[in-house]
Amino acid sequence: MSLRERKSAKKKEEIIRSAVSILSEKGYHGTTMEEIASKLLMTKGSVYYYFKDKQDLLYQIQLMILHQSITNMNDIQKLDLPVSDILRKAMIVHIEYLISEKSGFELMINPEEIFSTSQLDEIFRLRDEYGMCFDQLIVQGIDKGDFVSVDIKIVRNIILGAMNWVTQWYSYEGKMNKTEIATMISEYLMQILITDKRKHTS
Amino acid sequence: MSLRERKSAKKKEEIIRSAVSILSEKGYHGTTMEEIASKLLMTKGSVYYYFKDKQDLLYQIQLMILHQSITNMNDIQKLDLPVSDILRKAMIVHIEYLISEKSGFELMINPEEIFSTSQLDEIFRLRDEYGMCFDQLIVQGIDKGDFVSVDIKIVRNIILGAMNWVTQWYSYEGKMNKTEIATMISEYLMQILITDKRKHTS
Amino acid sequence: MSLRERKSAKKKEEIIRSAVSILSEKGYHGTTMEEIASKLLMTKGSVYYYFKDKQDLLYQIQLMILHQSITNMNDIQKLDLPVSDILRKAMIVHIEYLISEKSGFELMINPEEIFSTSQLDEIFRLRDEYGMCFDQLIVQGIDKGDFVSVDIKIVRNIILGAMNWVTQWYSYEGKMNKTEIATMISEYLMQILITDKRKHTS
Amino acid sequence: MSLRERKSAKKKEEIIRSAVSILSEKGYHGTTMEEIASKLLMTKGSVYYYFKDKQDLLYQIQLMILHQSITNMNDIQKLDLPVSDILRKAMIVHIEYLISEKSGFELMINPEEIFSTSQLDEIFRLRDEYGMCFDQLIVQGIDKGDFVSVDIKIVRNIILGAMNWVTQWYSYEGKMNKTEIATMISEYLMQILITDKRKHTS
DNA sequence: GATGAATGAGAATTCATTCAT
DNA sequence: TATGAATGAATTCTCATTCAT
Repeated sequence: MSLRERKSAKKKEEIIRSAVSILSEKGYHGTTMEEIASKLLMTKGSVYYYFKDKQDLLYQIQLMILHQSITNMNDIQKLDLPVSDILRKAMIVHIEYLISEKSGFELMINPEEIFSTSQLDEIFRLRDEYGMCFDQLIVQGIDKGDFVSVDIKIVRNIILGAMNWVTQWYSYEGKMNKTEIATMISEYLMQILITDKRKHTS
Repeated sequence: MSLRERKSAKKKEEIIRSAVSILSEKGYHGTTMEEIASKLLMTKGSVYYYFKDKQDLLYQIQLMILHQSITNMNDIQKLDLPVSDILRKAMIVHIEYLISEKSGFELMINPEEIFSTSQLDEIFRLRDEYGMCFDQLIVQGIDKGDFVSVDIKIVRNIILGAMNWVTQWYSYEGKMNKTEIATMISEYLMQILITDKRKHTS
Repeated sequence: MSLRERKSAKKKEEIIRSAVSILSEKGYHGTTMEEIASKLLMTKGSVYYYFKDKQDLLYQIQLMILHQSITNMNDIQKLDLPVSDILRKAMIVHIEYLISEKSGFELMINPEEIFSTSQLDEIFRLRDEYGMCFDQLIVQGIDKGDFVSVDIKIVRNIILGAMNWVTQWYSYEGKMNKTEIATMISEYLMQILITDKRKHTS
Repeated sequence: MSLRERKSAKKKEEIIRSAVSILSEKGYHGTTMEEIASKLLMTKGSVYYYFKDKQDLLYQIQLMILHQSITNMNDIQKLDLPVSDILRKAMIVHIEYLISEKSGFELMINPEEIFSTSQLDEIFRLRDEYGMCFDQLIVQGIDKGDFVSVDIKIVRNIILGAMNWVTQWYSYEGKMNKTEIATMISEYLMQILITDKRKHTS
């Protein structure tokens, strides 16, 4: 990759990063290209130089978030830890990522309304890939006897829902920082799965 | 309330009910008054006879959903059951309501962008009222020793997030009906709170 | 058709008639919806109420012109006249129509760039239908011995080209009115086809 | 002219030649500088090095086409042939030029919208100069008794219209090549003018 | 009450053009 | 000379809202 190309890629990422938070706050239709551009002190035209259209921008954002999430997950899975700790770590990283990127739901919701079929295919493939990482961890835990037997699909979605909701109520002014919040959420969610309940003593 | 008023109120509710599912699917900005009207075989003009503007329609929807949720909750709390069963029931009703009204939580997100201050006050008041019902149940359970001691705010939000996420993955074609799904979700979420773990035997 | 519908159809035709002349003068891309609307003392929004988009407006125009041309042609063909007079009449009506509607070429040119496949199919079908009326007249004339034997396709296109070019040079300030011009053009073009040359005596 | 200037002139001509066919196909407003540049594997910026702006490019194109046409015409007029053959030749060359340069007459239409007054003056002067070559030939033919007496302006325009229309229907896949087509068209058009009708014997 | 028609304030998008390198 | 980047004005199109009937 040449210098020029790297510079261009960097700019694209800069735009994406900035756009994520606005889009996430106001939703796709509620955000104007004008807003996205002016937050970066650019003009609309410049944004269009890097992204074909608004939809393309959203698509690139989705890809970036999903790729990042999957990368995070893969890194964690390589760690030499018990399944339960892997899962805990995965949840914590997921939550911290959501909070730090200020990316909430709107970005994940109802892509059917917005994307083309081929874009949807890719997004769903990546979502599945990511979701299946959680499934695998749950299955492994169950197989090893670390986790109780559960309906994989339902529990996975309970976990995802509980984690993703965090952007709705987390406040930077609260007394806990994001890592503390993330740790607590993950710990509570683990209660659904683990068999030995330390809390009996509390 | 005169006959005329009652008729008007009925029509209003009819519009609201129909609008919920579209708005929930496409979001506030993504849904046009045209779509809302034509789904009801009405014209835009007629909808404007019943609602001052689009924002008013959304506001009424929010009120209706929240009032209904609170009413549901109150009915459940009157039942003569152990706290844990009250909470289970509350979750199940919440989930079933989401699924049957096809109302995603999208409708509840970021109202700051849309409503006036006084409307926001009312909405937040009702949201709080509803959320605090869950808080109370959790506190009661802990006090009675039925539930383990937890951070109320976090657990409440885990529960809400997990429940609200259901609209993202529940499919009418799945092998489980909404009551079965709701029951399973509530049961898994109870694991975060309850002390006696029946599952040890499973 | 109800009163309302008839009114709407009338408005549509009014818009079309006005749009033809601007589009014809400035071309499709060179004309703005603003111009079209303001010439009619309407707002852009109103034009969009009657036509889905700019392309749709152009499509309706094409259909109207082609249908009118075909209708004109059919009316003429019903007349009880020698083939050569039918053809003369057809040319005259064609030219007069072009001049009075101020519709020039741009409207006929390169529709491939603008229309969808299904629209193109219909347009080409109608063009063919119209063109074939001329072909038939030529063939009939040849069969009857009134016309010399010629390459149908080429002569048809010479006739069409010569006629359509008229909008490029006809001026309302000229000494001849449109009927005189049309008559002369048709007479000269007939020279390509007819066998007895009256002009030998001139 | 220095080497550098000659190189620049060559590049200019290259750009013009390439631009003609796109502009002719899609029209002035329908063609973007981007398209023109990328067809030449250049960037927009480079095109702007050679041409002040888009309008200037079109102007240069017009000049080139008109100069070429006039040059062609002058060359033909120098030939020692009967007027009728000169005219035939002129038509054939005109048609062949249109087909081989893929330049439709779209390029010639309504320049009023685009050019400045002084540019228009020059273009109209050249158009007139070219058109008058045809007029002269017709007049000469009439004076010599080779042609019948006709309205010069009308017949000239019939000829121009019939010739220019060729780009609308000529297809490279047809069974006739451009010279054959051009010859036939010119022959048919000559029927409008010539007195001795060879075809009587055919 | 209901509706067809009209409107105007944006929003997305395009594109000729400029400019620093 | 050449080009990637940036710009802003113009343009298409959308849609909440209004209103006469």
